Amino acid sequence: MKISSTSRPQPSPADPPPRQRILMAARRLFYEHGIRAVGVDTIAEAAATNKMTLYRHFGSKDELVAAYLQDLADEADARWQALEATYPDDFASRIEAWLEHLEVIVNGIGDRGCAMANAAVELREMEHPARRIIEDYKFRKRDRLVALFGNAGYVEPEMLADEVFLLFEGARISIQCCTTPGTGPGSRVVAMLRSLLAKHDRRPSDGLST
Amino acid sequence: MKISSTSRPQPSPADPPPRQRILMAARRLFYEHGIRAVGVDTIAEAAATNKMTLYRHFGSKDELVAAYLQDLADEADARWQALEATYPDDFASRIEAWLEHLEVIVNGIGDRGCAMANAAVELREMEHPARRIIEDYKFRKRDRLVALFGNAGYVEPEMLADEVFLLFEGARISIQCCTTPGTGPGSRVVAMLRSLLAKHDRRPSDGLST
DNA sequence: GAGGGGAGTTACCGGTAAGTAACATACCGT
DNA sequence: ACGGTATGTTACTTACCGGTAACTCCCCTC
Repeated sequence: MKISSTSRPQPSPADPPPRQRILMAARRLFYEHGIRAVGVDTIAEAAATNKMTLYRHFGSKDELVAAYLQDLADEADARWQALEATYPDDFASRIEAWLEHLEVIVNGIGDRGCAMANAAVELREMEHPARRIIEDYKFRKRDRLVALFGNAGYVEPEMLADEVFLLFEGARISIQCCTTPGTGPGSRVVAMLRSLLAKHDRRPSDGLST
Repeated sequence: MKISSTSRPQPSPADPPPRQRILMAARRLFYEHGIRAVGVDTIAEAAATNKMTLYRHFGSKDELVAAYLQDLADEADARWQALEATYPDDFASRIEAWLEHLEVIVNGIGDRGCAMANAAVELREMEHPARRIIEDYKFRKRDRLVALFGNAGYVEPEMLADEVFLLFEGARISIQCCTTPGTGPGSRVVAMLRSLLAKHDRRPSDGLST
């Protein structure tokens, strides 16, 4: 695929340094068009730099891909920690805030699914440096859900977390298959999650939160 | 990626005709390594034929991809119809047989997820001939589930079908992210589906089936 | 102002991709 | 035997891709 290059953007001194520009461009292009569909030259051009600089910062395209995914994972981890800091003891509100975050993701037009999952589909070689990052991130995500639901007083938190995890993963992949917005089964996933949580059993002795 | 070509297989007169051999090779290679990772030459060689014959049967690689996916969709439709024919009125048994089929898919070692969903991730151009096939298939699949659950007496069959649909889609994509077999949340999806169906409300007036 | 490092520029390499042209061969019904 | 059709073979074009070399420029620091 040819990604249209309107006019070469000029880097100004106020701009972030090249490494950051490259990562920003890679994030946008990899996510939008797919990893295999975007060449390093396209990324360098979009980052207002050139291939040599790219290769001086990242030894190979594969390492750039790994850095791109690690960046996303770090940001997601930071978001989760911010959520924990905002509601340190109120687990119900933390869940609610998380659900609202999911709603934004799913309802966003032009959502292209989970970048991690997409990368796992595109990069099937087991030796690829990205695979470790993807796997670690998904397990971390699942463990966080288990802990959150456990703290929130749900019984069988592992079971519940897996169900929530799979529903959301399914929604994000499904949106890419049923592209007409709002029509696919994925668009109602947050409502489904709410009703699932409402129906799930909780420890009764728990004090009312907040 | 270089797909190892051990030794050029010779087509024998008893072999299926080239078009079918090409489709079989494409299915195996596309599914195993990904669509973008496999070139037409590799497919032709694996099919014990050559690129020219491939291009005489399929006008382009994109059309070959579309034919590959249409083939899969047709077979899945046929499998579903066979299920309907086997249990024409016993919807509970039909569900049970379907669940057992899912179990085989998910527990199969080296499962690479849903070929349709993977293709949707790899082929993001909206004009690609494969997109219509993918979208049609997924909607058909969802509608079949709605009808089946409705016939089986479940209340809110749309809601239930969407939940089942998303759980399974999530499981198949999740298996690709959590490659260590049996560890990820996807490996227990069929048990989750069973408990989901058991918990879901059903029309009480329905006669006991079989 | 000399030096050095990070960044930009240009040109290039080898490999592989999709797709095509021209030709040769095998099969098959008549 | 004939002619058409499907197939096989080789070679080619065009384009892109990941990656590298050699060189220049600019800015910061000592």
